[in-house]
Amino acid sequence: MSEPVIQDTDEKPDTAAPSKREQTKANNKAAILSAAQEVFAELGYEGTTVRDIIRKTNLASGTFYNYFKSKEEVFEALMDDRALKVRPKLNEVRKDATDFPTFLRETFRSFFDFVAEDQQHFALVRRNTGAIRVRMDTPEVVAGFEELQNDLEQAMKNGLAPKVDPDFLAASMIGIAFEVSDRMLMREPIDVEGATEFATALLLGGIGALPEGLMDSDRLE
Amino acid sequence: MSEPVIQDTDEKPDTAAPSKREQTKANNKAAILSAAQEVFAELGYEGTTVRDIIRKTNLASGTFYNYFKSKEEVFEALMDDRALKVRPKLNEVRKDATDFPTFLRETFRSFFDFVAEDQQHFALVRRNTGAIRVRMDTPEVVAGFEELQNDLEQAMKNGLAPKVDPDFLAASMIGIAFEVSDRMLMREPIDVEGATEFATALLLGGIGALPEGLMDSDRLE
Amino acid sequence: MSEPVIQDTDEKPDTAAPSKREQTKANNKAAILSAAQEVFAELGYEGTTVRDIIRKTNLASGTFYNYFKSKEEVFEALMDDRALKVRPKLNEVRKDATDFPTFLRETFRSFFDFVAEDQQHFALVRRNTGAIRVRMDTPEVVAGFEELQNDLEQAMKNGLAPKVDPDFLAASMIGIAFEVSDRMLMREPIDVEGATEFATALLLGGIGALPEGLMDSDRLE
Amino acid sequence: MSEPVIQDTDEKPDTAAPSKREQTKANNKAAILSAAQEVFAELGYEGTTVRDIIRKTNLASGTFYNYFKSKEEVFEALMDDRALKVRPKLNEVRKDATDFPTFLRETFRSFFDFVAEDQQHFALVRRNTGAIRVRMDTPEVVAGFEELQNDLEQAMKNGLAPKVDPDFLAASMIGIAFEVSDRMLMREPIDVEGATEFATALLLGGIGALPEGLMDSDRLE
DNA sequence: AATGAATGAGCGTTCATTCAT
DNA sequence: AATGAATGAACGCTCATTCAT
Repeated sequence: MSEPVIQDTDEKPDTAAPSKREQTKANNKAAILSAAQEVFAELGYEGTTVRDIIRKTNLASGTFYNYFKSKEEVFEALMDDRALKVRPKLNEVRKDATDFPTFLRETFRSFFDFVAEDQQHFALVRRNTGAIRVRMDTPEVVAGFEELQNDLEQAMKNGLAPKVDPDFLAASMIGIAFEVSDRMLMREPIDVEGATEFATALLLGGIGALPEGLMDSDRLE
Repeated sequence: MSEPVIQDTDEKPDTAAPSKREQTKANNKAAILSAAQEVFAELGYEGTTVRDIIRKTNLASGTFYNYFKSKEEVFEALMDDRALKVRPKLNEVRKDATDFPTFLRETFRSFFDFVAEDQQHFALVRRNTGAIRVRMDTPEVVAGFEELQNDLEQAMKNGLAPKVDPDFLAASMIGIAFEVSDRMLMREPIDVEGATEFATALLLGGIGALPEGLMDSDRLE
Repeated sequence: MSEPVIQDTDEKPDTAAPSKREQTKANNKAAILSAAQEVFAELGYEGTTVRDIIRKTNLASGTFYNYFKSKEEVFEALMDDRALKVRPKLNEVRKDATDFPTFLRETFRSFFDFVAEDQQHFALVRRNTGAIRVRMDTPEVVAGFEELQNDLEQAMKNGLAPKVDPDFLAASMIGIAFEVSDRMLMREPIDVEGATEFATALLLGGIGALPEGLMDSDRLE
Repeated sequence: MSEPVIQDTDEKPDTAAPSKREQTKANNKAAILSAAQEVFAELGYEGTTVRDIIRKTNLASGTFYNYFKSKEEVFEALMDDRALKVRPKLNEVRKDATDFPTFLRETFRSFFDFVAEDQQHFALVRRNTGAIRVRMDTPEVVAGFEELQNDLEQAMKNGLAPKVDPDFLAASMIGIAFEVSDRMLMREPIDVEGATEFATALLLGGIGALPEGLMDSDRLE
C-alpha cells in the first residue's frame, strides 16, 4: 500500500508508467465500452444483452462483471462519455462568446457538429419510425443541461440576454437541438450550417419576443 | 374496431348491441391495454414483461396472444391510443384558428393540457434522472407530426405564417413541446398557461426573426 | 369457479375422476420428487443441483419451477413425505400400547423398520465417513418429534411412565433412534429386532433409574 | 505443522522462534479458519463460498489455495479442530474415572461444557426449524467416537461396566449427547449440570437393565 | 375463444480455479 | 509466497410462446 521511496522499477517514477496489469485493465474496459456502443447501436438498448456485448469482445463472460455490473451501467458509462466529450467544447465556445447571438450560434453549432460526427451514437437514441428510442439522463448529461442553464442565467444577469424563464429556455434549446439534429441527419448532405442558422435565428428572435423581454413583443402574422 | 351492421354471429342478429363475444373481446383488449399502461409506468418499458401485463389482468397467459403478439405491440398500441386521443383536438383548434398566434397558442395549450391530464403515461416516457426514458414514434404518432407540418405549410402558403423551413419548424415545436412539458410537470402547481405562453411567444417571435421570413430579421442583444 | 349442479362430464361426479391435466401434474410432481430422491442420495444435498434433478426427469428445465421453487423446497417436500409416512404408524402403535414397555418397544421397532425399508433415503442423511450429512427438521418432522413428546407426557400423567423431563427424554429417544439406526444399517444382516431390543431395554432401564422417577412400575420384564 | 529444528531458511537459523515466513503461514491459516468459522455459522455450509471466506480475510483469493483446496477441506479442518480440542479432555476424565458412573458423568459433562462454550460452532450444526443442519464425521471426529467405544469396551472387560453391545452403546451415548445438547442450548439459562445428570442417570440405569448386563454392579448411587 | 402447464433457449451471474505479475 | 484479474463452465431462473384440453 505504501509507496517505497526507492522504486525498483525501470520506468521514470512519478509519471504514467502503467503496469502491464493496469494496461490490460484499461484495454479491457475500453473494449467493453466500444463493443457495447456498437451493439447498442445495432440492436437498440432493450434488444441488447450483456452476453451480446461480451460476445463482441474476446473476453470471457465473467470478465464483464469485473468492470460493470449490468447493461444499464455500461450504457450509463457510454452516455457519460459522450457528455464529457461535448461539454468542454460547449463551455468553451460559450465562454468565448461576447454577444448573445454568438453564444447561441456556437452552442448549436458545436452540438450539431458533435451529432454529425458521432452518428453511430445517435443511431441508438434516434431510431427508425416505429422503433424504440431510448434516452438516459445520466448525472453527467444532466450536468451539461445545468451548465447551459447557468450560462443563460449569467447572460441575463449581465444584460446580454433578455430576462426570461431560464429553465424553460434551456429546455427549449435542448428540445430544439435534439429534434432538429434528428431531421438534420436525415438529409443528404448533412448540413450543420443550415441547422445552426435555423436554430439560432429561431431562438434569438423568439427570445426577443418573450414577455419578460423588454423589447417589442409578440410580432407576427 | 368498427362495428359491422350485419354480424356473422349465431346469436340474435337483430340487435344493434355488440354480441356478447365481441363485447368480451373488446373488454379483454381494453383490460390488457390498461394493465400494460400501469405496468409500463411502474416498471419502465424494459422492465416490463408480457407476464407482468397478463398478471395484472385476470386472463390466462395464452389469451394475451389472441390480442397482441408481443410487448412491443401493446406498447405501440398504447402510443397510438394517445396519439389518436390528442390529434383530433389539435386538428380542431388549428382548423379554428384564424391567425397564426392563435394557431400556435392553441396547439401548445392542447398539448400541455393533454400532458397534464395524462401524467401516468408520461411517467413512462420521462423518468427520473439516471433512469431510462423511452419513446416510440409509431405511425400514428408520426402522422400527428405530419399533420402539424402540413398545417404549418398551409399557413405559410396562405400567407398567415412566414415562409421558413417547415420540417425544422415542426421539429422545433415538437422538441419544445416535449422538453417544456417535462419541466412543467416538475413544478407545483402545474401551470399549463405559463408553459403555453412561454412556448407560444418564443416560437412566434422566433419565426418572425427567421431569415426566410420577410420581416426584419435576426437582431438582438 | 362455481360448481354447476348438472355437470356435463362423463364421469361420476364427486369422485376421483382427475382430468388428464391433473393427472400429468401429479405425475410430474412425483417424477421430480423421485428423481430428487435418487440424486440427493447419490450426490448429497449440497452436491445436487436443480439441473441434476431435472436431468433425471424427462421434463424441461422450466417445468421444475412450476412445482418447486428451489432445491431446498424439494428436499423439504421429501422430508415431509417421509415424516408423513412414518408418523401414522408410530402414532398407532403408541395408541395401542397398554403398558410403557410396549409403548417404547413398538415405537423403536416401527422406526427401525422404516429405516430398514427406506435405506436410500437414509443414504442421504447418513453418509460415509468424511462426507457431509445433512438433516432438515421440517415442520412435519418436528411435528413427529412433538407427538412423541406429547405421548410421553401423557403416559407420565397416566402413571404409566415415570415422571422425568419429557423434553430431554424425547430428545434422547430421537438421538438413540437415529444413531443406532446408523449402526444397524452397517451390519449384515440388518437386525431390526436386535436394535429394537437394545434401544428399548436401555431406555426402559434408564428411565426407571432417573431421579424423578418415583414409581417402581414399568420394570423391564 | 511440526517445527523442524533445522530450518532451510535464509534467516538466522539459531533461534527457536519460528521464521517470519512460517509465522505468516500460520497466521494466514488461522485467519482463514477463523473467517470460515464465522461465515459457516452465518451462512450455513451450503450457503458459504470460498469467496465469502477469503473476503472476511485480508488475503487475496489465490492465497486461499495455498492452504486449502476447497471449502470442504476448510470445513473438515474446522471439524477436526473441534474434535482435537475436546478429545483430550474427554480422554482425561475417562482415564481418571475409577467407577463407571463417574466415567459416564464426566464424559457427558465435558461434552456439554464444550458445547456450551462453543455455541457458534453448533449454530452451524444445529440450525432453526426448516433450515438445514450439517454434520461431518471427519477422521478426527470418528476417532473420538472410537475412543469412546474402546474405553467402554475396556470398562466392560475390567468388570466396571455391564457387558452390552459396545457399538450400540457408544452410538446411544453420542445420540443422546448431541440431541440433548440441542435442547440444553435452547433453555435459559443453559444448565450443563441438569443435562449431565439427566444423561448420566438415563444411561446408567438403562445399561444396568440391558439383557447382557450380568452384573449387579454399578448401580446409580 | 380461453386456459394454463410445458417447453427449452438463453439470460444474468457466480464461482472455483489459474497464472502472469 | 502473495496477488487479483481472467477464465469459462455451469448454475438458477425467466420468459415468450405453444398447444392439448
